Amino acid sequence: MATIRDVARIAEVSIASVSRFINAPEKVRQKTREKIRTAMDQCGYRFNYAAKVLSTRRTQTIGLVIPTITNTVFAESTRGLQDEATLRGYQVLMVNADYDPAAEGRLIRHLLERQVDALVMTVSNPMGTIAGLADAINVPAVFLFSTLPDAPVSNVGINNERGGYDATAHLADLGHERIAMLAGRFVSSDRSRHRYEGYRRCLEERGLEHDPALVVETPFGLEHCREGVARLMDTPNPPTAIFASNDLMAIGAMGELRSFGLSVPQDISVVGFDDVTMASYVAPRLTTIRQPVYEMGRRAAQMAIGALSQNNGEPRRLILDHELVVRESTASLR
Amino acid sequence: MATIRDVARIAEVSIASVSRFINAPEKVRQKTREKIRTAMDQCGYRFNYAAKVLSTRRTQTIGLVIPTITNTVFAESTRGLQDEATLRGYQVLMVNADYDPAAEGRLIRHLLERQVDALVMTVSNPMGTIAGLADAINVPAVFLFSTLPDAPVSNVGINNERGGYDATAHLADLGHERIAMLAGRFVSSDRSRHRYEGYRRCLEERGLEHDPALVVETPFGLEHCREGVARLMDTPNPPTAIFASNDLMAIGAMGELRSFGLSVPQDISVVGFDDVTMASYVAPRLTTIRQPVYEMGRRAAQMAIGALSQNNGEPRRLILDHELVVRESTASLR
DNA sequence: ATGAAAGCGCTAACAG
DNA sequence: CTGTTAGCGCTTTCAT
Repeated sequence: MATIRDVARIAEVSIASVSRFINAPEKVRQKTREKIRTAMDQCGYRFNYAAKVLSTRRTQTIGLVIPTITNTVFAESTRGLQDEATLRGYQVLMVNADYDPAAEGRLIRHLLERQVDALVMTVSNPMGTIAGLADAINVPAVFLFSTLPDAPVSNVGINNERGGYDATAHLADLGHERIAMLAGRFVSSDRSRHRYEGYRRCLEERGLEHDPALVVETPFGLEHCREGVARLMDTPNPPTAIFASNDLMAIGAMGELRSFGLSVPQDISVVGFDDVTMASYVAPRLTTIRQPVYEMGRRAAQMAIGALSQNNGEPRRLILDHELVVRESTASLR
Repeated sequence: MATIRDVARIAEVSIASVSRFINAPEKVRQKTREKIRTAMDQCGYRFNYAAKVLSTRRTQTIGLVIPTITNTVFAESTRGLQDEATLRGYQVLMVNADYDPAAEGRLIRHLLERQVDALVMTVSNPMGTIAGLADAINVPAVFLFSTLPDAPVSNVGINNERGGYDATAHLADLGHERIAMLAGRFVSSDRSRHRYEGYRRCLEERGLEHDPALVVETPFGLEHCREGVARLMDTPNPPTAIFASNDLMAIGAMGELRSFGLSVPQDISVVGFDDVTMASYVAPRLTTIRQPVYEMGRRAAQMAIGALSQNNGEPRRLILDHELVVRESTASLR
């Protein structure tokens, strides 16, 4: 493999000039530029990124940890993050943990070894992660999707508790009293737990009974809804409405409900969370809580990169607005 | 940041021992191991990956280029790739090109600069990419999803032409004669073009008229189906069936069709391609051509890593079986 | 089992 | 505008 040394020798200049040519062509005379360019072509030079990193101790990349690659919310937020990062001259190195706390730790360590300049992550339990991160306190971190009351680390997202409340309230407003929650495992998502807390608060405020049989936790993912829905519906007194932790699960639930011979929303209402693009394409179109995910991704990148320049350690916290989007999957209780 | 030098000094051993401890602990005496371990904790040592790469000229990572992060087929194939890579001690560095040929070039170059050991990619035009890759011929490359008759580069996928044929034939078998194709832009996907070719061949073999008005190309992505479907349906003699390039577009089309007041499959049949998980959850459940995507990802990783060890330059080609999955979105022509 | 020493390919003063 | 030089943190012979 050719190095700048080879190029320099062929072009009959110094390696410093070659380096300048690569990083700031304007700093080298036109004539020299051409000599270098031809030399590069001649020996098939390829830049070695690792050498640069080693030398500068900067990677210009931000590490991103997401819980899964199969839920498109994370695709959307990643786009926002990526767009903003690109704009500012950063790359993003993405890894997914499959909702596995152990994997999260490994991956974060790995990203750190790769010298990412900053970390953006959506993890099972941010507070726990923070502890494990203590020694890496010198790389700016921001939690995405989770908003934490008083975490010592920056975070951006919506108020999930309120989101859960609003979803449930919508159902209650429609006259539903037996409202179930199909929840993604709390241990693998604090967002899910916060949404559940909002659900609980709403039931209480409305004076609705909280039947534990109406709350089922399942792993995240479309394919895990079957059993959850079955457990909910195979009871003497099934719910008339289901609030799902996210749109993926809501869509999964609607699919299962049909297998049970139930129509949404005639027989049972369903509300999701996220408002992924797919939500407005499925039949019936899904009522859901919209998170401004693209924007969230952008903001996360801004915060991460921002923290890099102004090195005051002040964690920032950004709570964006969510919004109930009423579509066709919810209806008044007959 | 602490380095192995710091660790060595504190532990009172040589840096070589520290390095050995990191890479092959069994090569260092128990006693020394412990000294090193405590020294590491004491100074908060963190491994520097870039230095290793620079020194070994190996990253143990395979670069992956995908066209988009929002279509879950690529999420599934990536999982397969990742699982296999992990198994063999490799990481994967994923980038997405948003179906933009220019971005593909940039990203591939970027991956190469990052010294990936091998490349797995799904690009707009593999043959074109190969040309641009000529100088990087020393890193093994494999194309994923595209299967190329006689490319000088390994590839794994299904026979897309036959897939397109089978999808169309299913529709023809149901009595449809005006079969449209909602195709992802050919310039951004050779898979889409190959599927189209299968569609054409089927029409010809069945003696069905090929009406150019029945083929619309749109950008990939759920949100781009509106105009395509409108163009198809706002005609004097609209199709009675639509074959979409992929499930995402098929689902998008079904959504739009409903806006037109049409029922699938009563008024119009729809068949997709890929069999993403979502396909069996939407209503009506989608008839589609299944690709073994997870397996494809695994095989791609195997081929890439395999090529690394046995350095005979022989490109390999692997064509897996696809399968028509008939569900609810297609029906006989009334 | 351990250590000394020579790089890996680039950047960044500094000097000219 | 260009060149010299000393690293960046790790691996890897080659000795011992």
